[in-house]
Amino acid sequence: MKRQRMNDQGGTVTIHDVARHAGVSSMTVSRVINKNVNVREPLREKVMASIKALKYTMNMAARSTRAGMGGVRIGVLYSHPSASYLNEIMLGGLDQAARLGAQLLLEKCGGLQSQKNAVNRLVEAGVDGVILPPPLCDSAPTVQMLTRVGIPVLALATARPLPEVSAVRIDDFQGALALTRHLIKLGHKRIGFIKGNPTHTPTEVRYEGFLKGLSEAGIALDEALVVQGQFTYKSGLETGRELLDRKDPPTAIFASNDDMAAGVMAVAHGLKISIPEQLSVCGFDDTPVASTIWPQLTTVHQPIVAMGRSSVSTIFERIKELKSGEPSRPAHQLMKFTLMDRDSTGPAPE
Amino acid sequence: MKRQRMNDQGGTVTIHDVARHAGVSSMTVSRVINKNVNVREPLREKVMASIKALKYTMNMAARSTRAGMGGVRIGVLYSHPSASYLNEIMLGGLDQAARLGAQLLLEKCGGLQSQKNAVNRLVEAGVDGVILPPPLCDSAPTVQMLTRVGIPVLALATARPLPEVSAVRIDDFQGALALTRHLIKLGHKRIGFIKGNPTHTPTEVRYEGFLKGLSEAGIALDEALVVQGQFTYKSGLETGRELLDRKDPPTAIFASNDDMAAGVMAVAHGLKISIPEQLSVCGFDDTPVASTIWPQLTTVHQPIVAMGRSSVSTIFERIKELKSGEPSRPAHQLMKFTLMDRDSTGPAPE
DNA sequence: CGACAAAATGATATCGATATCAAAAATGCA
DNA sequence: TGCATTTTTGATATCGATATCATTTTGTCG
Repeated sequence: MKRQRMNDQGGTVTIHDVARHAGVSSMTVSRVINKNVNVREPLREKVMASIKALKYTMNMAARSTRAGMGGVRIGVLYSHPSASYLNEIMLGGLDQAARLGAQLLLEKCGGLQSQKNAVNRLVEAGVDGVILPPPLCDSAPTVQMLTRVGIPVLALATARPLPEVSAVRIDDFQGALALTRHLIKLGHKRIGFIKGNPTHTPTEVRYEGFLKGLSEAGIALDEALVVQGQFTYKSGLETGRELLDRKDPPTAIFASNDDMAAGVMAVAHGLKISIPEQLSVCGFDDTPVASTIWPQLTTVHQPIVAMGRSSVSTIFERIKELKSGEPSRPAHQLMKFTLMDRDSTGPAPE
Repeated sequence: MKRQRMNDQGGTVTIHDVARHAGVSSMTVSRVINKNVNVREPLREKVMASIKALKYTMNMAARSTRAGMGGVRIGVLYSHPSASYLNEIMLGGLDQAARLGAQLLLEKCGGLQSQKNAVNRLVEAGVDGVILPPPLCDSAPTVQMLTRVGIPVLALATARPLPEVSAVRIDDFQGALALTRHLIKLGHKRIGFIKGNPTHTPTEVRYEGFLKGLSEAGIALDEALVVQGQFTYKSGLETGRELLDRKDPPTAIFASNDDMAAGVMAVAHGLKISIPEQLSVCGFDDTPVASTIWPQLTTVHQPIVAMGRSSVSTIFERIKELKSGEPSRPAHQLMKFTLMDRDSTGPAPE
């Protein structure tokens, strides 16, 4: 009458196994795991020892089953499938969703009518909250459609969050400022700037950061060195050629994102302008392309994976508040950026 | 004596709600959801209708709790953090892991000693199986260390799987062949080929596919047009310049991956060689860079996200087999590739 | 020292889905 | 038609973790 369980076959260690091993109840183990204060030190230590001894790790699925928030559905509505960017968001998002036992629903849309349809599909699917990656994070109509039906919205990586939405972002202004200071410190005075797509909020904010960097160093802005890009590689090629074909080209080019910077570098390679000896180039975002190209790109790292994670946590919290009837205010979170000083920037030439 | 549940507040719809609505037992609903055959048509329809009416979706966490496989831990051991590639793998992997209620543990390593340590860490953490993305998928020592302690291994995107491991991959030979045929069909006869890093198994297999394409079209191989790259952008720059600086340059260049193709295109841009009018370029893998650059790259699409998903499923199955005491044989899965005919290839010039 | 409040610990019920076995209905066959 | 067999459906127990409430232990103070 053997009644072997998976447990007996060297399988998963549960909280109960730990409890037995430590000679306590499973509740005590649960409390230790969750850092609940009401456990005395000797017991806590005994439990911790058993956890280590048995190599216990928690079964998240079971936790979220009991926690009751298991059914939470979070929509992610995106329009431009910039593959790598979205991937990183989803990477963090899925990871966190798994931890919380929530479900992520991906929905794609194009124009405005298509946005309406996509929102309807999400509402139909019964989502409890929606995350909007760029550029949709700044779309007032989309936000309104969602808030009107009482669905909380989170704007991811917007530079100027709308008042009624939660947001997870970095400080684009400070990022651009740091990058500009970096170039100036290297001795650059003629710095070209490639603006991004004017419909995205970071475009303007990054430009303002650049201007601030110039002004605080007492460098006058040469408007001829500021050109309009679109955040695309192609626009980087075009504006890069425009800047480098000048009689008096800049010694450094600040592109508002990495794709455009990669375009600039392709042009420079073609003109046999060596980087960084003759020209410094920097980008923004630290997308995969930044470390793919050669020389690797100096840029501002956005912790996109972490931002994806944080977005899910944040909207999850708001959903929880709403479900428990509490009034819920939009939450804002500012993540830290990092200046990645790589090989595409160097001292200004004589 | 109110005893409100989250359910009552417009929250989650459970299988029981559906059952009540349809006037059946929850087991029947479960069977319908899981496409179990033993449900008669009228009942199935009634249940399906209720599911739609109540907008039911399953709580995955609860499923995997009961399924008992909730505690499965799968390690992902990688060495070269090729950001975007790994991201896509993890994207699919996490998604599938969430579905199965499994846990993914990421572990990074460098040299051989570091591999040993990483393997030890994973074993310490009690993983039940390990996924090896490239290039570790071909590392015999790593595979041996794991199989010796009875941990099943899955090689992801290897071209020649070791006999004792499971594998998820595409047919690199057929992919390269398809791409070569495509170029030949466009009228190209002088085709440059850039090999990849010789320590990676796909390198040779892709080259063989290329050779097959030439020979079946009756084109003699010009060894002067075959150069050695390293799968890096930089090696694409260097070998690209080498090929294009010749007196009689090729009309098309087949780079063994996208990064190198991007390097070639950067050189071409610099030499003002227009693509695809004067030169066709193609890559392999369809990484994000392929659709970032301009013109967009013709390449072979590897369904990496799906492969990540499939890897988790496959190793999960093997783990299940092992845990239930069944003998378990390595499983191999061949995914379909897609020829992405984009703008970097065109008819051969006169 | 004893009574009472506060803290620590345990017992039990529960989350949502499914495995398992039992009961009911449908089917086959003589 | 009647009985055996198969298919369909339902009742109940269970997965692992936690909320809740009961119980035990500890601490405090008159």
